[in-house]
Amino acid sequence: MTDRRERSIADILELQRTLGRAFHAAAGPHLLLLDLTMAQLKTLIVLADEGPVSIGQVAELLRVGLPTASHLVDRLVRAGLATREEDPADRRRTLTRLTPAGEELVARVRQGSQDQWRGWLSAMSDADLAALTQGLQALVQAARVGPATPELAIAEG
Amino acid sequence: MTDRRERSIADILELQRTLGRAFHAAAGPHLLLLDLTMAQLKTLIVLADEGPVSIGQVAELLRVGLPTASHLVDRLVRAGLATREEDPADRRRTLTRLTPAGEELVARVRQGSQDQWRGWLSAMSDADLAALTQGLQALVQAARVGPATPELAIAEG
DNA sequence: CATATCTCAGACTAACTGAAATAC
DNA sequence: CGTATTTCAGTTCGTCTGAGATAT
Repeated sequence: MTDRRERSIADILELQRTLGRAFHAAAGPHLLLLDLTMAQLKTLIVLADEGPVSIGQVAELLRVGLPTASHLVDRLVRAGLATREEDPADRRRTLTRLTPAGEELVARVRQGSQDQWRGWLSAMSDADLAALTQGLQALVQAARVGPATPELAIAEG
Repeated sequence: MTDRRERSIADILELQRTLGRAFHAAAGPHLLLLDLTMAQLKTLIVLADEGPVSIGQVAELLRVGLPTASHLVDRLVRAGLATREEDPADRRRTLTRLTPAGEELVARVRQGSQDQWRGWLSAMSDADLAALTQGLQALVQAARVGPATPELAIAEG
């Protein structure tokens, strides 16, 4: 790797830290207003990242017992952040997934509101917008390849 | 605003959502392993965003009583995430600030690990790196100028 | 009968408050 | 004396578990 690339990468890491603080000028208040317990937030995160899951999977991912997992999901359902539905393949199972409200809440806690971003982007020049698009597309591609990709381990059969 | 710009912005918002999910492939596990209560995490966030603050300020920002604020800071200090020091200007006051461990924890919860980012960036071409740098610099500038503040109520109890 | 989930009863802990104590 | 913080006593609520009920 050239010095030039290393400097570029260091620059971006610095930009990323700066952006992180800026995000949180937006996302921080959201987190502070959030009226969920940590166990409920973790459940929300699991549902957001693992898609529709059974109670047993929630219990395993959070490392808690079945009754606790059932209870935590129940609280999210009551809050309108998740829904329960029968697993059509095995009607003993209950599949839980986030509602749109739940999805949006996770997105806001993670990255701040979309309106906030839209405001920032609107202030940018056409050239900067184009550059950001190119750079982010490449970054997304790199992020897609880099981490382990369960989508590629196909269960075809 | 032209259609072209609007489409660009919509593209970036979509990229941002995708990136958010990718970040969380890195940051999510950190959050799930986090052994703090929500009140403690909120206190950590306040300390990260507002710099060294007095107990009274913590109480005001979190909208809790003085004893509660004192107690929450105490738990972070015991966890090695924050320190207390006398305010040299008024020795009745206690100023609390994050330790390096506390700063790093907040950074990880917010954006995932720096190593993760470095790996992604290393996989990008020179041209994409340059574009990302330009785009992020402009975004940081826009975020610095216009920190609009959305006001939204969230969730249940 | 085995499995998946839910209900119930109870233990434990953190959050929070007001009142009083301490330090400046 | 007034202000900032801590300590104390006590209430409330969420988490978590094991045992048992219910449904597939």
